[in-house]
Amino acid sequence: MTLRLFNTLTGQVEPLSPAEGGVLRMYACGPTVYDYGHIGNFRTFLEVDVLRRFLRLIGVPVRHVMNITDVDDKIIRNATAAGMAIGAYTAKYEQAFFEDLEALKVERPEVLPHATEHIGKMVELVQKLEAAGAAYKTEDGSSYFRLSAFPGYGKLSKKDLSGMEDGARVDVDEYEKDSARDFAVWKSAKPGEMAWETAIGRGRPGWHLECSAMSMEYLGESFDLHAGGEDLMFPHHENEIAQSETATHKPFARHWMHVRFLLVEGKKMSKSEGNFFTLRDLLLKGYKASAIRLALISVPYRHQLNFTFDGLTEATSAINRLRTFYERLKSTNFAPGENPALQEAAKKAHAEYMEALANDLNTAEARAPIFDLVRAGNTAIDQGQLLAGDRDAILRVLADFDAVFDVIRDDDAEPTRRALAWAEEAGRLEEVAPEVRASLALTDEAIEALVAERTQAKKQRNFARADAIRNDLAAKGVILEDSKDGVRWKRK
RNA sequence: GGCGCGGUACCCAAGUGGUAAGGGAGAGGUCUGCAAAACCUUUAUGCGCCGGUUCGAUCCCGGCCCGCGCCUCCA
Repeated sequence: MTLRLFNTLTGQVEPLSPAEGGVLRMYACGPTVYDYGHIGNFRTFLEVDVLRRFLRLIGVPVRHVMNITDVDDKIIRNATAAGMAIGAYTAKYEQAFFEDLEALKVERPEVLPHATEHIGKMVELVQKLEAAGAAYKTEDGSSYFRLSAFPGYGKLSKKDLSGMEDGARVDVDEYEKDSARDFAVWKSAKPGEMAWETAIGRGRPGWHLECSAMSMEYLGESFDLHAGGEDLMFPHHENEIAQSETATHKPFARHWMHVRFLLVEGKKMSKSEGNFFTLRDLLLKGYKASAIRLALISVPYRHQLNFTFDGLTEATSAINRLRTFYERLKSTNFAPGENPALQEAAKKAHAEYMEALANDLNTAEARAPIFDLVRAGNTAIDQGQLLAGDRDAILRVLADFDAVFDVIRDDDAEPTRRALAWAEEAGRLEEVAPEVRASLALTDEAIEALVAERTQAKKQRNFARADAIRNDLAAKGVILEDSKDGVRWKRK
């Protein structure tokens, strides 16, 4: 099976496969670690995660590189404001970033290079560009890429800059540039700023340079796929292409994937709108990491996603449905054998699921056959028609579903617990939803004990006591379900 | 202004030139000590509006209305 993925460069859905060596080499723009990540950031990383997981599912090995940008203007500004050393500041937010990715079950890329550890490589690139006459130095020691040196400029974002007037408005800072659109590949350091002493002077790399340098370092001068948020298409990716292809005379990335921005409650997320949320904000409100993950990936990456609290609640219900079914399959004893109708249903669901994802990662479409199979399975169990061989077949389908979606396996307690500990440390405990605290205060053992006590009470037909226990647990976010095979409980 | 995306049931959201997936929510029912879960039935003669092409359009073309994104080192 081959993944057909929209390619921004060509505007077409095209097969994506490794150009050489059997390993798919991909680069995804990573975070600038200057603050806690928000859900918009995570949508992009989550969609790239869906991509790499699906590739693995269809047997395509991936070498995935994601940069950590640990030097830039915002970092310098924020670290200074916080009175922290740059390194300590970025380390803090980098660690937070990885904790958040783990909470959302985003897999780690194979290579995670830091911008500050590749200054030498970037300096080389600048020298190459300068030698080729594609970059020029200004009086203050900065170096700019000359756009006119790259005729293909605009091919990714479909911009035609040829008709644009230069210099209509030029920042004072940039008066030395030959053309207003020329961009910095090297910035000379102002006094007191973070800077490196290098062969091309004292300064720091331009924003776009790190991605060119590090992608080529770990993937080669040409590679298979480059991904990122839609805002990066221009100018960031366009500039990467310009400087990379000018330096190497080779095509940079063959395939480009851009993830659309999300809206929050119908509006662009912004702090001033009051609809700006970090992952931690949502965990403290009591939403589960799995629900956040599912809500963020259920709308295909090329569509605008309207992220809402209703949507999170809905995702929570959908996950409960899947988990309840999964547990039912696992905990029920089935007679040996196979039911041809169910075997067929499992096969069909799997085929449709895979095909939907192969079709430009259509996650919304991919969900449907899985839920169809859940219904068919539940119905068969109710009617005593599901056999052990069917259970195994369905579990295999669910495993492939979770290989990409990863929401059935319940690892939700830990991220919430960690967010709570973080809130305590950060003095934000008052933001924590009461039921979150109540639920986490109850250990599994305590719940089991109460469940056992209730079962005893029921045996003695002491329903008042049994119901009291159930209600008490419910108030603490624990749901009980009686079944023929015993009592199941779960945290809401 | 330039480039682009979208308007499908109460909400979210797929989709196809031949008659509307899935999830959530609601209503009724089965089961249950009661719940929960599960299952069954039910909720778009209809897919923004108006034309056109076609045997036939939600899906193709044109126009219009509405919403949104990018064009600013915001993923």
